[in-house]
Amino acid sequence: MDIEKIIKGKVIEAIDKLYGQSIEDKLIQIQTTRKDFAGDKTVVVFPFLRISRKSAEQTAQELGAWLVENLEQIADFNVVKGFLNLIFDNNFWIAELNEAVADDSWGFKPITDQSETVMIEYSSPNTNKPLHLGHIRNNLLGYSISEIMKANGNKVIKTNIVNDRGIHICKSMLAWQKWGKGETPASSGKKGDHLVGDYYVKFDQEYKKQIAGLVQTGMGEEEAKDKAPLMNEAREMLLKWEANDTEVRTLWEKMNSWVYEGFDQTYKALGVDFDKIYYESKTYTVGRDEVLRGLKEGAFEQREDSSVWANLESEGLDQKILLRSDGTSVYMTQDIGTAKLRYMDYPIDHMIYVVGNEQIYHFKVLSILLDKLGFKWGKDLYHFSYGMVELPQGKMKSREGTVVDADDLVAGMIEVARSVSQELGKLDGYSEAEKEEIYRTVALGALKYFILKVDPKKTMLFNPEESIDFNGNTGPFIQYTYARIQSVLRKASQAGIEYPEQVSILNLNSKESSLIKVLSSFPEIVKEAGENHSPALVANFAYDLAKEFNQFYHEFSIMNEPDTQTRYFRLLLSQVVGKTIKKAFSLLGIAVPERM
RNA sequence: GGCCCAGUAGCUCAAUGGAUAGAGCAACAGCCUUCUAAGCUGUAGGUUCCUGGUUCGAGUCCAGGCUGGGUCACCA
Repeated sequence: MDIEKIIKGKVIEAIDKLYGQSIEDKLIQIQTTRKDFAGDKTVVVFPFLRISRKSAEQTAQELGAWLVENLEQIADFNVVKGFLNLIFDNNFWIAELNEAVADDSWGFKPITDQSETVMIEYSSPNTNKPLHLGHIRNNLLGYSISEIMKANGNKVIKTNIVNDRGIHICKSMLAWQKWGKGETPASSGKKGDHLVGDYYVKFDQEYKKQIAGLVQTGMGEEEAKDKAPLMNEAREMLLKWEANDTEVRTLWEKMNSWVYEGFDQTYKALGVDFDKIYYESKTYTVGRDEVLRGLKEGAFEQREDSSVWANLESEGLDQKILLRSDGTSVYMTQDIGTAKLRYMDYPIDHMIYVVGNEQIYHFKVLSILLDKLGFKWGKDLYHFSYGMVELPQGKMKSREGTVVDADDLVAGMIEVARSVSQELGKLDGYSEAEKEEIYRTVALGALKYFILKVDPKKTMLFNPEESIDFNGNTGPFIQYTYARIQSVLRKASQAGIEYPEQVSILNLNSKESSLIKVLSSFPEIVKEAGENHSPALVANFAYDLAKEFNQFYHEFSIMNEPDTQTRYFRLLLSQVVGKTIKKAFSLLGIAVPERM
């Protein structure tokens, strides 16, 4: 039941009856009444003053009186300036609660044959280094927005594009050949992605030594960077790779497979997954073909050195290279190829790229290029850009060793969850396996919530010490609320209290109705989160609900409530709050523990 | 320099053009015979970067400025 719609209709009727004029639908503003005022929904009357030709207060009074008379759900009203606060009948809130109990889908749109297909690309790692904190924000946002889009009735295909080719991979391979002595993940005990990443670092160290050596002989720095033997070897290797050299390809496949095993572990730990993975090694040639087609059709131009360019000056942008003078692909070319393959593979209605905001320009260009190439979906691809994650000491820089590694971070969070739990003696009496499970759930809840509660668009600060805080506006606080609700329900069941699935009591106190008020806004929040691509809305809703419930929980007894009807009501209310927290958290990819 | 984004309590973050700008952390003062104290209650903390404009109403929209970040590669 959409109460706002009903009120709107009645307001139109009221204006007609009271002032003899019809009014446009969009002039009527209805909002949830702010917490510090009495009331449930508020009608803003300022837009009606021109019609009523009376003061704001008087107009609101007349309108309020009419609505109480003519709308059964409204019990009372009050007026503050131009704001008409409507107070709902208790039965309305009871009905809302009963509806929420009965409806497991929460009124979300079901996925049908007519649903739109949305492909969401996220993660997009390079195979030469392990995932870090920036990837974590990407992965969590990508996964969460996928779940939110699904809840809004879309068919979602989660996809990942792995950058598995290029000079950077050759650097790792070369270093492994030179200094690896046959080391493997099994022999070294390292995770595959970390092992390969270490050789990437090794290459860089040795490369820098060579540059320094050349500079000492009097060579300029730029020239030294270009002439260093290691760099030449890496380039040669890339050429061999492109020429399908068996030895290079075999090594490449071996090392990449190590990396994928490592990534899989990290993805699993984070709880994210994909329906389809693309590899740039398989898409870049498609991109090259598309660019050549565009060249033939006159969309692009070729220069004397035979490089291919797109001139975007008429769009207010500059010129963009698409194929190098040696005919090889650049980043943009690969994205064109990947896009084409995807649209051949799936009936995609919308494409969402979850990629950092430093690439806004790139996706603006990609959109125009796809459009120029005649792809009808090029124009409205959506770049879901998110802000960078900074540390208290500033930006993460791999060269300065300030990068926060994803695996280390998760392991560290679990450690803290363990020691805090032990200190509080929370889990005494549970088995080791159960304890470990809860530590993990809590640790990941803390990490995920900390990142997802922030507006994705904004640059955010990640303070490791604060992120592992379990008090206040945090994941564990909300999980804790859920666990307590489960505890109450368990106790009730043990005591043999069987409450009905529908309740009816006549009087609600203000905390109870305000709790239902927060609850019933959930579907609207999810819809908005989908439209604005913002898991943060869902996260902050979950916190509001949990906070509201905690206050309620402390103020009122549930198990010891003498009045049976009221006890049934409170048990049912607790159950629905628990269900809603669980559902909200599942949209964020966060698990809830039954006890903690 | 051109373009893009941000600036809100000491710190981290909220606030579909609406009312007295809200939470958490940190600080201070309380609450464990009572359904889980990873909790609850209270105190203190603000010229929403500045200057104008739009209107019944601006943290939010517009213009200009200040500060910070991003981007403008034959890197990805």
